[in-house]
Amino acid sequence: MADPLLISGFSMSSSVERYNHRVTEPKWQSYWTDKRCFESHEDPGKPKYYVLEMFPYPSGRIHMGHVRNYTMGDVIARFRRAAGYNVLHPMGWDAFGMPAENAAIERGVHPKSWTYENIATMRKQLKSMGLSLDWSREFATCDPEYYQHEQAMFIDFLAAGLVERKSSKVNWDPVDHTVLANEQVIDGRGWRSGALVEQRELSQWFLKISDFSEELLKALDTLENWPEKVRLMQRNWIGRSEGLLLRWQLKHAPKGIDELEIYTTRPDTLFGASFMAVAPDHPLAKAAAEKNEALAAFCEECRRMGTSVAAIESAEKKGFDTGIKAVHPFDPSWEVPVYVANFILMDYGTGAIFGCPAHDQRDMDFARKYGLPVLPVVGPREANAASAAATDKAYDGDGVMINSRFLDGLTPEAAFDEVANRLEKAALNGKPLARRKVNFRLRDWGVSRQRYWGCPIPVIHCKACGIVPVPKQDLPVRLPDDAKFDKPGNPLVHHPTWKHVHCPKCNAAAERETDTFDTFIDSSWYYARFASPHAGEPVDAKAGRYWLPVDQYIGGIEHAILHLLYSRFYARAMERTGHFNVSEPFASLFTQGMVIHETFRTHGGDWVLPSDAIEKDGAWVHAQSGETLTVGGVEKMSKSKKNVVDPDTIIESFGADTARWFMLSDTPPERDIEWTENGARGAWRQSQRFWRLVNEAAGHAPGAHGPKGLPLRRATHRTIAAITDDLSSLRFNRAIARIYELATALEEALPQAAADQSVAAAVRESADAFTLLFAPMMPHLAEECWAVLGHTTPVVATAWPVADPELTRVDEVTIAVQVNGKRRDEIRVAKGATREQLEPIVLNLDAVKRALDGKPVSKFIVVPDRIVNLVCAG
RNA sequence: GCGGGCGUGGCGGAAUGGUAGACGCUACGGACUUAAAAUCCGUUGGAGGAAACUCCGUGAGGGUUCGAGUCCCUCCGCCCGCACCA
Repeated sequence: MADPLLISGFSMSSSVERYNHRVTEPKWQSYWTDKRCFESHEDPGKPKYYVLEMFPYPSGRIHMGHVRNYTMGDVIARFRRAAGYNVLHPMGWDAFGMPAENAAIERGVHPKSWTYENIATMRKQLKSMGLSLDWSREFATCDPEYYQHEQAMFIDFLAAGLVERKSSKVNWDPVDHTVLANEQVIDGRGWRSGALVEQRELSQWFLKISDFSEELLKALDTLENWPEKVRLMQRNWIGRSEGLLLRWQLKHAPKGIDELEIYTTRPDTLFGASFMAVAPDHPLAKAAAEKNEALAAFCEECRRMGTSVAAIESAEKKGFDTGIKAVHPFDPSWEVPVYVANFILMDYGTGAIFGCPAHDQRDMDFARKYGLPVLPVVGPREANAASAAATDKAYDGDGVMINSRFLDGLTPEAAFDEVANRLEKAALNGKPLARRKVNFRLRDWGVSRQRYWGCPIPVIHCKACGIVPVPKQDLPVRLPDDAKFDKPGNPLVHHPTWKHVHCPKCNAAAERETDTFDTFIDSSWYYARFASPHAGEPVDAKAGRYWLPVDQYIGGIEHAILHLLYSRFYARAMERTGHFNVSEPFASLFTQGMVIHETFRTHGGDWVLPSDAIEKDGAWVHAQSGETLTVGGVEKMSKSKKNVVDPDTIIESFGADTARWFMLSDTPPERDIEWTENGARGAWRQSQRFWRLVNEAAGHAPGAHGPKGLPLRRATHRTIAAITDDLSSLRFNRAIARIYELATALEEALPQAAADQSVAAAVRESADAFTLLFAPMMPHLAEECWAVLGHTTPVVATAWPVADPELTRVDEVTIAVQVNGKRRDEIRVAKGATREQLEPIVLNLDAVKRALDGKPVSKFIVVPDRIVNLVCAG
């Protein structure tokens, strides 16, 4: 990495000494810490502003993605603080999770010490960035002081009926004796052990997020300051559908089963039904399989296929005819065959469907494969009824009902209602044949993990009393420090004493729950804990009312669904159990782009670190070996491709301000930003330029304003207004472009300042404003500049500059003059010039005369203060 | 397959339906210097022209409009999300 301080030496053209970030940055960081500049306190007299960036997982060291994320948050925090808000800007650690446990297994380091050591390293790194964080509120989710509240709330949720224990299928690694997340199953094998993953039924804890499906969906409409993309993703994830539960009478079914309930969103297509299909785990399938070996084998095959990746590969629809028949609800003489099919999911709807091939592509594929009838029942409005039958393409558009007896001629929508109304009134086995049902794709949240490094689930299993919550006075249930990681499986299960306890109810010997919580629970309420991180309850009522919700939340798009949806649910669950008073935790959400970088490889295909790649005569070579390198694509920084740049190195050689400035310049914050060395050097040069500029301006005293200083004053105040606007809406790249414009204006005015007192006064005013305007982005440089300008209170205690409306007012405007929509000239006129005033000026312009070429003007369009367009024939 | 987004100079990107390319990076030329670095000045969408200036130009084609990067339709390309959800 280039070191600008070393390259540049020390002789400079101007008398100003070079700005040295290595001295200045630590100096101001200690100042801010010593004066406790960023510690927040509730102040009902001031408007509050809570800025939060998604807290980091303490993986070891910070990466450039953190630098970008935390810089954006810091700019907002500093800007809002200067603008008079009481700002809360905290930081903590999402500290539970698998990597810590993996480190324990692989290297024998205890997860606890691994985690806290990483936190210490990363805290130091974050501090070197000069972030305006309230470190007094810091916590890690693995602190018992934090997770005890999580446990207490779980007990409250249990009492409130928000928790359920049920059996669920999981990916089980038979070698590691552990449950795997879907993304840990690669080609049907455990990612670590390589063993074939089995599907196992385990009793697990679930949080009943599905109780809130409708509300979580509806409230998305109120989140106007969330990206539309995220709201849409959540909408799709929740997946609301309106349909009908419909029971069909069965013939030739196994004993004790005489009907099949299905779920459909298209009851209008009922007369197009040609088969029924049930999931391989459906009770009907299981019952039928008992007396049918071939069917049993088929179901078993489907079950094995169920394991993630393999299932997606074989998109082929397969079924097995059970021989059972279902009777059509509107025609006792009409029977359709019942299949077991591999594409039917047991946990959606009722795990059973009726197939209407003409209007559903999956059903069509299935019908063609097994030679089942295809009868179109919805026709495009004008087409004739029979035409659709011959194709293999299902029609799912709107149209008009055909081949459907009493529904013929209706729209599908009206037919839906007609079918629903009739079947709701009809009866089968003494109950209505059908009822309307709103269904959701969203399922309950399984929170049990068979792991050590997580928050223990505070319940006790007693043979006599069943499940007994740990009494609150016994919390926290602490993780034992002396766990061993030498055997596969959950160390909490193997621990000699930890799980053996007495039942709180009957005092008999009992066992602790050895599962721990999904770490998404930890991050589902940490934002609330920051309001009162030392309170005896999860959230202090007064502090919560004051600080919550988060005004601006910033993080990666990868959390668009799970983390953000769980947090929204958690807020509601906490609200219901009296811990909280807001249902939506994040008023505004911003999702920032990734940091990307060029990739380098040797001819052998090995990835090479950018710091080992040097440019030589237009080609890239390896710094040590001299081997020629190929330059690959620009991709997300990742350890595997080695295209990473270490924040420590950047901060050491260029300074935190330069790194921050780079992260905000040029690229809009929501897009991916490419880290380039040239860009970083450019940012560094600009910081030096600002330093020199302010130093030169500092030689001029403030004073009375006069006409000669007016242009610079106008530029200054217009910039204040524009940047205030840009920062309010997170358009950092535009704010920076405007700062450059002001720097240029200031630079141009400086030479005249010695000769004219009013220019000097304007320069001085401009330099002050300029410094305050870039301060949120480059806070250390700004403090140093501010001191040079003679101020005795620091920038962090100085109010944001306010634009004088007198000076932002525009008196004269440039109007473009077009002929037939083409720009021919431009004129400067007084603001608000009328058509009558403009017409003679415009018609007299040479360029206009040339363009008109003597032709008469047929239309004279005036857009006040913007444009004039002359329309002429020909 | 379904849903969403995006295509503007060598590059990152500006642009309430109203002067396309602000601002920055790169590159090139020049000044300063013994030299370099740093700094400063200039040029930098394409074509033509000595210049004034003219023509073309926002993925392609069409449309609406006095006027389209922006709105509408069709197509091409790239990116992202969901993926048997009945």
